[in-house]
Amino acid sequence: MTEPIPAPPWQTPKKPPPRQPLSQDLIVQVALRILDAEGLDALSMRRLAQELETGPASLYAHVANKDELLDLVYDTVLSEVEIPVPDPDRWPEQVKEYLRSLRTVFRSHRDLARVSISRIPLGPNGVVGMERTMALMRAGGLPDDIAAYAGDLLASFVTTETLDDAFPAGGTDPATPRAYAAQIRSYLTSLPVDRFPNLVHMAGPITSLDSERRFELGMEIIVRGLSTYARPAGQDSSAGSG
Amino acid sequence: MTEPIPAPPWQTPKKPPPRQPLSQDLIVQVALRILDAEGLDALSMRRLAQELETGPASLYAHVANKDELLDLVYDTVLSEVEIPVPDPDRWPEQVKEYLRSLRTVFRSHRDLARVSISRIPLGPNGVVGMERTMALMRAGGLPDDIAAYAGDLLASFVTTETLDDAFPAGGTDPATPRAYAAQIRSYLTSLPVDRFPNLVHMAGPITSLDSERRFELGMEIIVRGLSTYARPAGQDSSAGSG
DNA sequence: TTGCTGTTAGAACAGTGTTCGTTGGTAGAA
DNA sequence: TTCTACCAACGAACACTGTTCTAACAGCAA
Repeated sequence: MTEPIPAPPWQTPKKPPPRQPLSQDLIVQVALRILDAEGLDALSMRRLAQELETGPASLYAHVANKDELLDLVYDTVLSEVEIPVPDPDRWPEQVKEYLRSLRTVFRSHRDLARVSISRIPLGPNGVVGMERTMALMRAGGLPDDIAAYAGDLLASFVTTETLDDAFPAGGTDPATPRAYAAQIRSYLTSLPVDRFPNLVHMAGPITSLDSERRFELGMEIIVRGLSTYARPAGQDSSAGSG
Repeated sequence: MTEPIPAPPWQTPKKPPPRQPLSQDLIVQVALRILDAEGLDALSMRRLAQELETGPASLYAHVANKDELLDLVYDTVLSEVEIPVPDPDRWPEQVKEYLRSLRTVFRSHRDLARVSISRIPLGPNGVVGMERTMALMRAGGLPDDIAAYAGDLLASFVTTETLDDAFPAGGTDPATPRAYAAQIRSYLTSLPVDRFPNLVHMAGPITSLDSERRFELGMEIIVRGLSTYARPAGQDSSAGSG
């Protein structure tokens, strides 16, 4: 192997980029990697460009702006959500399976909940997810307007419930949130009992629920509420379910 | 009235600030005014300092950082929320009254929902609000752990439901969100029916609910779900309710 | 008067998203 | 083959952001 001859100095040393050429897919993929590893605050256009061995301006040829980039990242991740094919006999369980899958995905990508806020998933994966979600909602015998809103309500629920679970992927030590809970608990119990009887009394229940039990409880509450709107099984108002 | 004599130029024209002296209260008050008028994105430390006729560095003598400032703004606004004194006979109605008040406050201060995200209201007004909320929850006969979580769940619900109602205070024209809804609706109906039967069928219901009806519906769903946990009235587990 | 403490503020730091203007390579037309 | 569009690439810069450093200053206790 002979060393490549150094370019003569009077000839501008134009280095043809030997790296993988830029593309929207590649940009989105690397952005997601940064998000997972270091969180949303670390995901700047400069940081992303650096990871791709280019300048920030180059990204704008493939992505309109950062907001669109986050749209794309969000949609990409939505492909990981598993939504059961409806089986009316198992409706409440299936809704919960869907929500648990959504939660798992949201928790396995750092800050994804923050990214998802006020973003309507209309990308290719998002639309497929919506279709399946609507199928599932309708399988429960919910009237159309209730079913439509239920999809939003449930997704919002998962978002807010995972917002503060800032764990990076994998089981991190549960010490930090627990210490924070203990701090709040001691604050609540330190309040004057005469003015805050309920807070003092409830300091325990307020701070003792961990993320997973909160989630399971919230799910159960909403599903029970939705069930009260279900018509008796049988009369379906057309439109297939797959 | 004699004009004040201009300071001689060889004497450094030190202008003693004739304006209202800085204080945390004043800073928070002006910050809230900017938030209401121009939204969260317009609320920068420089903008705030300018409004107070000073430099951004001066603010940091009264406020640790922007995050603490937003904590203070949030707590200030929470004083406007009206929480009914519990009357067990009217429990579901009272919960709704509380939530409607919360919604009104969130909507009457631009971007307040965004500010409130992942902020636990532990300021003076926030704690009083929590106390009253807990009193209300317990009056419904909910077990302690359910009552504790219900407070969070309901507040989160109002937050997410008001996140996109970016109306400035007062009844603004409802044209913008309605146009956006129409846009989404036409997109959904344009999808291929064979692959998206449910989305096409549901395009109407999905896009026809306005903010208020969504809110009323969501409230009803959650309250119904919570009611299923209520113990039969009578056995209270101590601790006063005011 | 002398310190001292805490407020005021200009300047600056390190970062942000985005745009401008210029390159350079290449695909298509002549 | 030659010329010409076109467009990705990208250094530099713009207008910001939150925050800190530093020095000067005011009010007040000793």
